[in-house]
Amino acid sequence: MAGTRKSREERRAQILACALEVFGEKGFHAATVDDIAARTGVARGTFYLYFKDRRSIFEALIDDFFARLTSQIRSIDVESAEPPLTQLRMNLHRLCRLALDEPAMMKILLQDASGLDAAFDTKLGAFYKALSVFLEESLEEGQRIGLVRAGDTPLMVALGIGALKEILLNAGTGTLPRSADALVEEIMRFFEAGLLARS
Amino acid sequence: MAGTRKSREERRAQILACALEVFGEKGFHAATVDDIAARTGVARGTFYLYFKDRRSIFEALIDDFFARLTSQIRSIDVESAEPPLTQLRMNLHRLCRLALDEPAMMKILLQDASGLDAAFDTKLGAFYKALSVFLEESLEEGQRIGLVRAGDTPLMVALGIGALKEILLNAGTGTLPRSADALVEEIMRFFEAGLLARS
Amino acid sequence: MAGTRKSREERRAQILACALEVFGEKGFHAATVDDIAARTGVARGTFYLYFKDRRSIFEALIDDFFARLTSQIRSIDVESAEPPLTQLRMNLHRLCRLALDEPAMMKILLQDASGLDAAFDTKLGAFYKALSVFLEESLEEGQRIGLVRAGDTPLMVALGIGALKEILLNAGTGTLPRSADALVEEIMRFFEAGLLARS
Amino acid sequence: MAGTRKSREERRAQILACALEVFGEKGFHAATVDDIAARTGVARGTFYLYFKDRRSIFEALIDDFFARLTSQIRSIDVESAEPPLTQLRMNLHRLCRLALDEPAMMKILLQDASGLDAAFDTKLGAFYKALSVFLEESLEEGQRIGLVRAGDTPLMVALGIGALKEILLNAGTGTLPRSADALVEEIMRFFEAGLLARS
DNA sequence: TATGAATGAGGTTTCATTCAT
DNA sequence: GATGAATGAAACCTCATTCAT
Repeated sequence: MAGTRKSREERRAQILACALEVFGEKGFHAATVDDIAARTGVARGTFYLYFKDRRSIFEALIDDFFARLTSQIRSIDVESAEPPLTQLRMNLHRLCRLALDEPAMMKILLQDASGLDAAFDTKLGAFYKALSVFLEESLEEGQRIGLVRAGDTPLMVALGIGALKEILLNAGTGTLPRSADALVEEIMRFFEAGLLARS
Repeated sequence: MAGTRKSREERRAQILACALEVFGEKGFHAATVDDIAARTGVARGTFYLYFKDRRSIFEALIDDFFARLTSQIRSIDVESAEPPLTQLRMNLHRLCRLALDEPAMMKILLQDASGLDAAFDTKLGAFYKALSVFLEESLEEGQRIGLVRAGDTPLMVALGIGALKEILLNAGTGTLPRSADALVEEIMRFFEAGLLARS
Repeated sequence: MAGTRKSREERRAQILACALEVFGEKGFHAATVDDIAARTGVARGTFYLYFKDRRSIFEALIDDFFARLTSQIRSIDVESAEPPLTQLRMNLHRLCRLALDEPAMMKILLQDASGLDAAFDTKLGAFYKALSVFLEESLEEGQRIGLVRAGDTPLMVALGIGALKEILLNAGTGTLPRSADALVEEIMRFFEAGLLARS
Repeated sequence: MAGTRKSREERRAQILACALEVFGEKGFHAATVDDIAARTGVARGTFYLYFKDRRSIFEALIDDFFARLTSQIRSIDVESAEPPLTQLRMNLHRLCRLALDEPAMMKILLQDASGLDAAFDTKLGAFYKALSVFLEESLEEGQRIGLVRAGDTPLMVALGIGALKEILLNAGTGTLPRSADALVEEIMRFFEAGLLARS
């Protein structure tokens, strides 16, 4: 019934959008192909015309979001006209915008994508590893030029990533500010001064 | 393995311990009742003599760990002989010890326990909510007595919790220090001074 | 491939030819309508403009080949100018030619056509039954005129048919001769003298 | 319901027996796991306690029968007290007995086992190849010692195998004799003298 | 208490066939 | 005629849970 003949691309996008909703609501494991098909208003078989299997639509969502997410991060160029802190602030701003725009995807990426699958874990693990290494090197560089305080860089990176992940995951939720600007300001203050008052 | 008559409590504990291993290795979804029974060296049916269902053993693990975890956190008493920062430091120390002692449980709690089940999510959500509220109030109190810098407390709490969760999750992993002391030192520095050098 | 407007008959023949290839390569069960359409270079729907269903194209192939096969067999006329053995030899020759020309069809007929379908089995069974009866009568006639040795005719027919089927199925394969003449010579020798040396 | 608790081996044997019936009646492709389970009087899931999948029970049947079949064939020892022809006759006798005892298995092996699966085809192909090579060598040896007439051995082997297969497949069917002795006699006559009268 | 055979609901996936364009 | 998107029946297989022994 529902069907109403769509172009291939339209239908694919429609299924992806519905899958995003369903995964967001139920998580990967609880979301069945049936749920996705029903939400889309197509028959079960139709799903398989567009995606090889359940895992693959999840992967498609993640991969796409991942790409958009990483595209928001620009390497900080110490020689640029913009001061490094401004560059950092802009990176954070873009990430917060994304988190506010697509909370469902952010939740899927940050909460569901872990522990699904050996292949997936490898992929995610590789990303975090690469990110960590990159950030550690950045911190070390920052320490050298006096921008970053001294300390155990791997641990500092983990702390920073953890703090950021929590914000990205909960952006727009609960009592957190709804504006990217506000989020960025507070994150920057956290990075600049921690939580405690100057003693 | 099996055999060796056990008291009910011993047997239950034995199954719990094996389940912890299995959940830690495969995650909740991939871990079957069979895996747990086999690891314990008992028959499938025996499992059900000790636990109502698969969910309930997971819940038992989480609940128990949860209790132990929260028991490590002592409310900070401003009037105590110990300075508040020392009290905070001791809290962190106990948490890091726990994370280093039981990485599997920490992983299960922090990674797998989310999105399993409406009931579970509610329970976890309530905990985080309560924790957040408590921490927010603590921060506000801290701000009042000049111990905590000014700022959006919900956001500050989220940043702090995120940073801490990341450490607890990865404690003893990768390039992070293996000692609770080292972890605590760096976390405290992070809370005290952020990441950046004093400008 | 596709395009090039064809007359109905041409298109039908084209699909049949491709189906033959596909069935030959994958067998009836593994060959999907999609495989056939793709090989032909037409859309799936087009297939159904020419054939009622998947079974029917298989049946069309078999029926057609069957007709060609049986048309190669001429009843042996004892009164003809040609000696009966020559007539037999010519029958065999035509069959071997067919097998060498169309190994795929022969494989399909001899290997795949069995056990597909009650209807099909009935049809094939009827053919074999009729063939057997006919051959039994021929053998009996041959026995009467002293051309065929004494023996249990149904069994002798089965032995002969089996031997022949194996050759027709494997003609041009493995280490068997590639020429119809060679095949016929050896088959005739087998019929005339068995395998063993005159004791 | 049905279940009635069996020992593992009993139940396995029971399922195998029912599967044999079902495969014999419907062929591999048409036979569903449900058919087999229903025939056995157990639930679908029970089937999977005993066999990994549908293919594997088929393979188990074939492998077992295959082993029994090949165990009936004894290499012909020219130096033995028994004359070679007697040894051949005894081989044939054992095969015919098997075919009369287990017509369903014979049908499955000879008709269904072909074209199921790449792996299966390989296995069967290897068997036939080995058998052919062995028989060709035997024939050549026979030719050397004057027991077998001259001729193209691969072709002679194919003819002989084909004739035998047809008998084994149809033993006890139609108008063929029901006794192994009668079958063997006629097969031997065929091998010794072909079908035609001495000209 | 312990066992492990049995169950069957629930999910996945394939593909012959239909039908709107 | 031709297309290919859509359908849904039909099989497969897994595993949490029950229950007879």
